[in-house]
Amino acid sequence: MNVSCHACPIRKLSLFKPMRDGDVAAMDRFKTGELRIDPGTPLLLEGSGSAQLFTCLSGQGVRHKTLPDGNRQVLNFIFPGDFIGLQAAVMDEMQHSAEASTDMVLCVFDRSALYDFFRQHPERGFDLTWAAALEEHFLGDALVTLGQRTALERVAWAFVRVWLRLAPMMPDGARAVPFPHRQQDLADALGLSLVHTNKTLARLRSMQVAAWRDGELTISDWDRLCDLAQLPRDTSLPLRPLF
Amino acid sequence: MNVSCHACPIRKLSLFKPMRDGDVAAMDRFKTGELRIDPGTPLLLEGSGSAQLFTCLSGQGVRHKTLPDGNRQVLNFIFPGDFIGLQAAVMDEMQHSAEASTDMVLCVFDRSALYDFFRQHPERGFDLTWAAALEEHFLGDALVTLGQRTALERVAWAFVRVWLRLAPMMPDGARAVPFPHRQQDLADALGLSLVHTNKTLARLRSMQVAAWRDGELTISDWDRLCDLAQLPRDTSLPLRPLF
DNA sequence: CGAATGTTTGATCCTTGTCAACTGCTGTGG
DNA sequence: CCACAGCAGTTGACAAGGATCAAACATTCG
Repeated sequence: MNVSCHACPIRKLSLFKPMRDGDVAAMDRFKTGELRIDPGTPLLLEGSGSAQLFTCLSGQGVRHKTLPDGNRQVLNFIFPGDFIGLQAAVMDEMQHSAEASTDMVLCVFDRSALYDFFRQHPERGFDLTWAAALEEHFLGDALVTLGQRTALERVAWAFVRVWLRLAPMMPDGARAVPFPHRQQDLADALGLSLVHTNKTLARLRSMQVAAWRDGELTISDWDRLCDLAQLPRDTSLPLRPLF
Repeated sequence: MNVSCHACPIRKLSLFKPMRDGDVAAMDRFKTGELRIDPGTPLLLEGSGSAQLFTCLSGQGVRHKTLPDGNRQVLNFIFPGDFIGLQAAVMDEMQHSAEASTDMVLCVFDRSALYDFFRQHPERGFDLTWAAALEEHFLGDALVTLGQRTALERVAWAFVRVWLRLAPMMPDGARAVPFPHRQQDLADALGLSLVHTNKTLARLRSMQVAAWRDGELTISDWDRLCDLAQLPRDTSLPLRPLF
C-alpha cells in the first residue's frame, strides 16, 4: 500500500515549523493506511481497546459521549485536518465514540508507534502537545458556552466557531461553508433540546443573521452574530504556538 | 535559590516511568522557583503575556474564564499536583485566569524552556502530551455534565470527581476531603445559579448522601451518589498511560 | 405508494433563574 | 465592648427559558 501522506493533515497540524525530509519519512512510517467510511458509521474509539489514531482527510463527523440514560453530548464536530483519538487512550468509564456525518476519508496511525515517534522527533511531539492544549482550549470555550450562554447565544457561538474553522478552506469570498449535520447533532452539542434548537435557528434566520439549510451555513451579518455570541468581531482561531 | 524539586508534582505528573537522574536534573534546570500566594490572589495567565507554567504544590484554587457580560465559568478546580498554564499559551480572545481559594504554593516553570525540555527528554514530553489529553478528557466529562445532567446530577458528579481526586491523598479511612471553595465557585463550575446550587446541596444533605460544609466534603452514601451522577460505582481516575 | 428520516410549529409543563430578605460569622474601628 | 459593615450561606416567592409532548410537513428511498 502506498502510505505517502502528502495531503495528510497531521502535517498541517504540525506545520509550525517547516518539515524536514526525515520528519516526513517518519510520519509515513508512523502511518498505517487510509480508511474511508460512510455516513452514520461509528469510528470505534471506546476505552483502551482501540489502538489507532486518526486524522480526518475529508468529510465531517461528530465526536460524542453517551450517558447511561441514553443522553448524548457532542464534544465537537470533526473537520478536515482534525486529529482524533488521543483522548480515547485515557477513557474508560464512559462511552466515547465518533461518527461520520458524511463520507469521510481518514488517515490511520498506529498508536503504539506514537511513543517511538516522540523519541525520534521531539519537535513533532512538542507540536502534538500543543495541539492537545489547543483542543483543551476549545473544549473550555464550549464549557463556557454550555454553562453561561442562552440558547440564542449558544447557536450564534457555534456558528462563529464553524465559520472560523471552515472559511479559510473555502475560495475567497465564499458566502457559505459546508456543515452537513442534523439539527439533533447541534442540539446535542449545545445541550439544548432538538425543538428548542430548531426554534432558535428559525429566530436567527428571521433576524437575517445566519441561516443553516441543506447542510450549508450562510452568515449574513457577521457583526451581529459575534455580538450575540459575546465574541469580539475580529475573533480568529489560534493556529500558531506562542512558546 | 535552591531549586531542587523533590516534592514537585510535575514529577508525579510524569510518574508513568521511573525518572532517571538526568531527568531530575533537567527538571530542576527547567524550574524557575516557587511562588506562594494568598487566597483571592489571581494567577496571571491571560493571553500570551504570561511566560510561565505552574504546578500546584499545596492549596487549592479555581481556573476560570469570564464572559464580557461578567458571567464566569469555572473550568476546573486546582488541586495539589495539577499542572496549569499549557492552555494559556493558546488563549487570546477570552479572559482566562486562575485564582487561589486558599493559601497556595506553586512550582514555577519557564515556558520558553519547555521546547528545549522536549528536545532533550522526549519521553517526558510524551508524558506531557498524555497529561494534556487527560485534561481534555476531564473537560469532556464536564461538558457532558453541563450539557446533559440535571442540577442534582451535576452536584453529585462534582462530588464524585472531587472525592476521587483527593481521597488517595488522605490517610486511609478518612471520611472527609478538603474542598475549601465557595458555593458560588461550584455554581459557576456547574453552570447553575448560586441559589439553586445551594438548594441542591441542601437536598443532597437531607438525603444523607453527601454534605459539604466548612470547606470539607463528606460522603455518606457512595453508591447513591454514583447513581445520581450516572457513574459506575467503581469509577476511578485514569492515571496511567495506556499506550 | 408507504416507510423512514429529518424539519417545523403549537401547547403545556417544569426545572432552574431571578429577586429579595434574613441569618450567622468575622473583622474593624470608635 | 459594642456597632456596623461585609461576606457567605439559607430560604421563600415568583418568573421565565427551555424541555416535553404531539402532530403536521417535506424529502428521500425502496
